[in-house]
Amino acid sequence: MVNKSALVYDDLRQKIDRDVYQPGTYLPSENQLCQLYGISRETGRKALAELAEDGYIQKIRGKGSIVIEHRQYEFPVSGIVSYKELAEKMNVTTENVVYGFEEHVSLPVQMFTSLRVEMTAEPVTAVKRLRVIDGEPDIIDKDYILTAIVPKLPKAAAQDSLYAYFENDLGLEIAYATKEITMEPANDEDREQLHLDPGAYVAVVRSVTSLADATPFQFTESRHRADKFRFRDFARRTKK
Amino acid sequence: MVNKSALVYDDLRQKIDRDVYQPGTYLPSENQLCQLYGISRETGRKALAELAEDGYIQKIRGKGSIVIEHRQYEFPVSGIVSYKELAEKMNVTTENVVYGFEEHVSLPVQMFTSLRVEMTAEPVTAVKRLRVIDGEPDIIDKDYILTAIVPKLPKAAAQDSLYAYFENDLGLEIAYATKEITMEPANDEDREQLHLDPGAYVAVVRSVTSLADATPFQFTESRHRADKFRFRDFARRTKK
DNA sequence: ATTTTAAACTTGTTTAGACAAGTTGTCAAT
DNA sequence: ATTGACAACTTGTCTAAACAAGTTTAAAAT
Repeated sequence: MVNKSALVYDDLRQKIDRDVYQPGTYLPSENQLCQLYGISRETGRKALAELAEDGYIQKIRGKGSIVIEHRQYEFPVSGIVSYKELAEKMNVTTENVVYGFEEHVSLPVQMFTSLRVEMTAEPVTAVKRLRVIDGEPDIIDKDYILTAIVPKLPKAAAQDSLYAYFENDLGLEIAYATKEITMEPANDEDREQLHLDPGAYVAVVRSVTSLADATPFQFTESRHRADKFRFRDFARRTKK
Repeated sequence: MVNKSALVYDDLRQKIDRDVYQPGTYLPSENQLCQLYGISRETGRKALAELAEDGYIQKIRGKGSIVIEHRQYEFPVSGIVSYKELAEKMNVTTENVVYGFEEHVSLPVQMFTSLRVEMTAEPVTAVKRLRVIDGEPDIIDKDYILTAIVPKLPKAAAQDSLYAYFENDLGLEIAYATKEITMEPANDEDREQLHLDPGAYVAVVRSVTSLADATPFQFTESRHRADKFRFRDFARRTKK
């Protein structure tokens, strides 16, 4: 038996997703949750806090937890989710073309200087992939994975899913990422792979992903067709 | 005396910002925090959880809380922060030109349909502002504020800071926002106000901001020069 | 010297209880 | 009818304690 609060969180979230608890209505009170799930109040509160953090509910003191209209899953960049996981959530046919694979090259540090202060040109495996969505090439992903963490990356992992390989096969625990979104003019490679006209722009998402022990191990530059790009965010106002 | 955990959070964050606790080193253990601040363990854990959520530390079971390299404040869109608050954090000279002010107009619902399912063309006050940074016009902000919540918006509030007016003068409690970033071709108004060439692109941030009682009250379309736009995000991997 | 074991640390989860503080409805006094 | 006080709800914060589980170090056994 593990993690009651996570079970409660999952159950409540599922019921919100399935409109058992509809937007504008209140969830059962904290004391009622104690009875419903046979838990203590703090355990229920932990689940509610996470729902609030993720934008499912708004807690109102003295009244209760009201369900708010929630963002549906958005393609292709919110949180840390692998391309394959996203593709499965959406109803789209996707293709994944590995068109570059180099081992023992140096990390292009200048590409990620704005994301991290100190960085060295450590040896990495470089993977270039083209994401084709509904028959149209939409995204170029350039991944650089530290050789120190992943000595021998199988090409099949790039073809399938890097995240599945890291987590399931290697047992790596991916914890967090810092990412940055900018708009830049398309370069020759963009124009060729994404079939863009001269003068076109691309949305560039650069990210540094770290493990649970706080070591960064994956650097990604993701270049999106401007007209297909969409990023959605939920943010809370931090008082003072 | 109020909110011990927030006090501990502030103190630790300040010490991280000032490099008293440097990236790569560990914070005092939870039991040490109890002694240091005279608090119970759960109170300290609450502060640590928030620091982890905000990207300041990474908790490692069995070891401790390690300080990680933290994003510095980014112009102009991360979290819910007013333009004025951001401008004060950065070292830039800014100007704020109100070039549109209309009362009792209808909310342009089609502009925000992707952010909210149900919406009606309620009466709003419409404000158009041009943000000039270091002498260059960089951002157009179009705000639509519900008349039902803010019956009479003083023009001076638009000139100064809408958020300061909402929070300090009206006592409104701003709680959360959903926002969406897309890239779109510049329209005539963009080209004129931002001095753009034909064929240029702009980064568009549309957001719906809600109060603590979960009622949405402010709709904003923010249009940025593509070459100046930058968005930074910290995300944690949610397991399973 | 190497391996195993155990102790002492760390964080993770849960409990039961207390009190503060915001909201709502009821009933009594006006 | 209006007002005021109160009770009964709600969430917010904090405590002290227990046990689980991961990490590290050192002592003990091999």
